[in-house]
Amino acid sequence: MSQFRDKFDHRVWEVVASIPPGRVMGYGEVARAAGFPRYSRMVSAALGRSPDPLPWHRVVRSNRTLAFEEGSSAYREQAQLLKQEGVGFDGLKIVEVETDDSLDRILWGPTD
DNA sequence: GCCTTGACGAGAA
DNA sequence: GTTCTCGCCAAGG
Repeated sequence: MSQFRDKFDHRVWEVVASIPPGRVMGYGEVARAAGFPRYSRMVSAALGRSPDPLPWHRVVRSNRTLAFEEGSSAYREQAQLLKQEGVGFDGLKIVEVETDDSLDRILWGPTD
């Protein structure tokens, strides 16, 4: 019986499930938030073991790129899900778009 | 037990 | 900014 794994998995699922739409977290961040620093590589395994659907697409690399190979079906799926939540992409890098009024100002100029 | 594998990360070159 | 290298640590062969 792997006590550590059960605990780890559960904490990770908990953290990932708490990531709000439109926001993302790195594997390392999730691991730390779960109380397991240095376990970034185990996060992916925990996600794969989840019996319930999780917003796994909100977990990305620390450099804000997707963890899958570019062009793979998994990559496209993750990108698709993120875009549905309003997350933008600058090439391969994620650009979390909260409220792009700043961009609006750049394009349309000050509203005043 | 030893060796390899990963949906990783950070620092160096 | 990009590419290399090394560190991490459980899992599976």
